[in-house]
Amino acid sequence: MNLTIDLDSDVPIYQQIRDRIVEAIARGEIAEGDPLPSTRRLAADFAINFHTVNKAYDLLKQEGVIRVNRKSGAVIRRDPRTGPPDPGFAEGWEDRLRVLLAEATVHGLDQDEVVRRCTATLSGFRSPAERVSR
Amino acid sequence: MNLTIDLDSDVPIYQQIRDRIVEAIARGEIAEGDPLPSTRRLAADFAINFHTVNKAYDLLKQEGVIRVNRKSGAVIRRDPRTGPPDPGFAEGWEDRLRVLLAEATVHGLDQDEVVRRCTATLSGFRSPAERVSR
Amino acid sequence: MNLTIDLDSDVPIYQQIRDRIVEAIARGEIAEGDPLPSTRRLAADFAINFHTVNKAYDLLKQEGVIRVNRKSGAVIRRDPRTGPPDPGFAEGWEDRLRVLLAEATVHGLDQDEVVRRCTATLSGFRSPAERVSR
Amino acid sequence: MNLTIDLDSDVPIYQQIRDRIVEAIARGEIAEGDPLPSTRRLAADFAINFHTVNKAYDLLKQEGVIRVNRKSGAVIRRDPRTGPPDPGFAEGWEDRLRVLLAEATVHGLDQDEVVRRCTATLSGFRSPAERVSR
DNA sequence: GTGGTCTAGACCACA
DNA sequence: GTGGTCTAGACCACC
Repeated sequence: MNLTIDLDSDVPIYQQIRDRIVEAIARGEIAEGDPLPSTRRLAADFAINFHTVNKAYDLLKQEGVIRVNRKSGAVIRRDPRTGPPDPGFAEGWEDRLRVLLAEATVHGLDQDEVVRRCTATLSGFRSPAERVSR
Repeated sequence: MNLTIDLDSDVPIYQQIRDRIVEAIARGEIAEGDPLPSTRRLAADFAINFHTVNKAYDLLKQEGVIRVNRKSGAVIRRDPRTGPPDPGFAEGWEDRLRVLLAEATVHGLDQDEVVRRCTATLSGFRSPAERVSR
Repeated sequence: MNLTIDLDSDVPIYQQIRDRIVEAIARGEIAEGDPLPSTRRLAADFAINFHTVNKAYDLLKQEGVIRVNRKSGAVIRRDPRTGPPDPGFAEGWEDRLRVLLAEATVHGLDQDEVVRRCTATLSGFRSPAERVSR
Repeated sequence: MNLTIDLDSDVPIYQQIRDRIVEAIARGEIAEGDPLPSTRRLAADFAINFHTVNKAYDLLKQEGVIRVNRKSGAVIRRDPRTGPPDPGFAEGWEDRLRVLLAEATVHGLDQDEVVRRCTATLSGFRSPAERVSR
């Protein structure tokens, strides 16, 4: 797993860590049960405060993406096979999607182009079904 | 134009205002040249401070979405028909799209379902081509 | 004399009128004694309030560029031949020049390029000496 | 870095702050990566409100001159060496240059004198090339 | 009437 | 410690 963050971005660092991990899971680079680096280790790699990493892990835990074990550290928890999509997840997600697509429209991106980019991005991810068959 | 904002959201109010306006433009409810409510008026409607609306309009102005005329207030500026998509717009946008789609994947949304929601949302918008033919 | 103003610019209209007139004088299109259009006429041409034109003329009068005659309206007053540069003009002007050149430098314009653009712009103007010989 | 502002000027304070910082960068007094004083600190130094400094920094950020880091505050971002001049920068800049030079002409400044002052001012700045060789 | 500027003070998020 | 957000109220510039 190779995470890169931008200390100068206006996206909070803890958010970037969380985003990168979510992306890595989506790409199938880490899967259920796989361990995440320890907070101190990750903090040292990025030369940031380990509290920041902690906050990212907290966020992931709260989102149900990882579970934190006292001895084995953080491991990926959710496997999409285990059931239907999270209830309550869709609302906020759709809101953000709507804003994002509206922006693209307003800035002149053609609808076909938008859909193309969506599918292109998704093709880099593993859908739940694919993961089962792997 | 009927904007609704949520004062209790963790999304900054000025950002919500900006998002709602971008969506309204994408839906074609307001078009090039249409005036936006005055900052003080909108602030009164939402029962918020006019500086907050000011910040939202500033953001939109900076994004090239509106222009502010001393006498007639803010009016919609950009019409996606008038040219190619904004150069430099796609970068940050794709990053956000990737994160959003990764989240959906991790939370178990099927890829087809994701694409379906994207197209459904887009169908509520007016693509540049449609606007020409209207 | 063909003035064009942009009602949507963030530069105040009265300032634009003043700027365009100053430029026209610099280019030699209007010279000492030449009359300016009446405020009401100019206001009608631009479809703006005549008070705005009034303000522009006031500014020009205050700067010593025109004189206003009750019956013949506004006429160009200053002829650079009549003497040395205005005392007191240079200070504010140099300040603005310094800021403008600093901006160019910071945004990566080469010094030679900057000088080239200055001379190119000046070549479109008539220096005082040239005006004498015309 | 020694900034001076004039509270009685008709130039907005936030604009003056922005101008002084741009000049300081042009002179090479502050360079890429150098930190700017914190908004509240600078505000205290000038005995003004920190929001005013905030606005100046916002403007600089928007112009791409600085970047704002959550922890270390604002630092100079752009180094003109790193690439060609900003595309799209020249337009508004040339307009302002034209007005400024027209004023000089109208007020009787000789063209040679104008060029002399431009080059004199520029000689106080570090051109991109000079910075490389330093 | 409109937006723009500045002040003042509060609270929160980030690191 | 830093910047970001929101509120509140004043005054000014423009049209």
